[in-house]
Amino acid sequence: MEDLKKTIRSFTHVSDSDMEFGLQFYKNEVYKKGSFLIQPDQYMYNFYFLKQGCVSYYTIEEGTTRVMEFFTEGYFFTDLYPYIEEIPSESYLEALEDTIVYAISKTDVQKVFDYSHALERFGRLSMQKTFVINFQRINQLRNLSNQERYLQLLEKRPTLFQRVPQYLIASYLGLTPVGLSKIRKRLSQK
Amino acid sequence: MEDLKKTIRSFTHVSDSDMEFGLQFYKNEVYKKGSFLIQPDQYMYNFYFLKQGCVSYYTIEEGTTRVMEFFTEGYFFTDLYPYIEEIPSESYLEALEDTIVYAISKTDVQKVFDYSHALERFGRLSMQKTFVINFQRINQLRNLSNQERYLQLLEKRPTLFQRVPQYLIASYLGLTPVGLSKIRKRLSQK
DNA sequence: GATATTTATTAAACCAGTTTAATAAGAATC
DNA sequence: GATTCTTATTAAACTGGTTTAATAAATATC
Repeated sequence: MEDLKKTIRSFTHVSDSDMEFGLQFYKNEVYKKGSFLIQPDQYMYNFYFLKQGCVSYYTIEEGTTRVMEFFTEGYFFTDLYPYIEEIPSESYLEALEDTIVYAISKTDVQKVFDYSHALERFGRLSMQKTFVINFQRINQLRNLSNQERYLQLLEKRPTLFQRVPQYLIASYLGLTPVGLSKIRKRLSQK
Repeated sequence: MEDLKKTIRSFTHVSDSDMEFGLQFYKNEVYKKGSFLIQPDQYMYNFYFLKQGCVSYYTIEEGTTRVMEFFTEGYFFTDLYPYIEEIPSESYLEALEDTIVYAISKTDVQKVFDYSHALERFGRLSMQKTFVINFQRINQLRNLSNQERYLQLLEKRPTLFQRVPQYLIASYLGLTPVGLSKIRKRLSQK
């Protein structure tokens, strides 16, 4: 779990003993391509760190798949709202590739934060970081054209386009496969 | 500062002595309507709790005002990214009404979190809450039509429409004043 | 209370997306 | 290797916004 340790320490200093205490609760989980970490009506008990693979986080509303996020190596994630509120999920977390995650249960997270102030600080800072990322995403959604958002994704997460089918990327960008195809055509004509 | 105390305790238990330690750093600040808590190129040293009034958080890009958020009574806010990274702001925080905030400096926040594990927990949980709110907003932006988002805002923050001019609400919803006017007309014809 | 300024609506032309449907290309399966 | 299923592109008609400009209504100022 060196990668997890490293990622945690990129946020704040954590002593070896605190780190050891925290890491003992993480369990290795393997998901085959096409299998689900969660589906609607299930409860989300875990917080995850993605070690290897790719997970899409989406809902299906009125028959339409809406991709909210693609999680790849180094991401912390869960289905946060159901996780916090302890209510059934309305979403899917599906492995788009064979995927390895480190999972820690909510009760164990609580134990860790009670035990270690430094790790609670890590919790706050990582939450803060995702807050900033989300906020930038909101502004991007409102200020940029679809074409600009496509180009930005291409620049920031280029490997995604090799790993994920285009219609899911279209969904992530908030448009239809037809719409994305048009944008790509328009760009290639320049 | 009873309202601030109450809001903090709505997140997690905080002992009287920790609370007292934390609150001593908050300063009362008053902003006249039309004045700024921050403008581009300034640094953001404070974290705020809005006691009374209304503050709009916006950028001006290529001559166009883009409202990112309206903060009203009970909101915690700052210009988070410049605050974290200690870089100059690119945004405005403008009092749309005479406004009272409680302000705490970043260095004092650090002192408080170092002193009190419980208050750091509050910090994490409040960050987590805004994370959830932002996430819901992202999904709203992507899944709902402009008309639906207008109706939702009308339902969730009805008083905003009495406090804030319509063209700023249009901007917040990501459309032009003309566009919002059309939506309103369409709705009134039913 | 008349005048100037700001804010909201309406109209017309335009455009970037949508939906539906057909086609083409690629990948998986027998 | 032929067939089936999945994914991506293209076309055509449509739609909900945009921009620009004119007008109307509301608000502030002298």
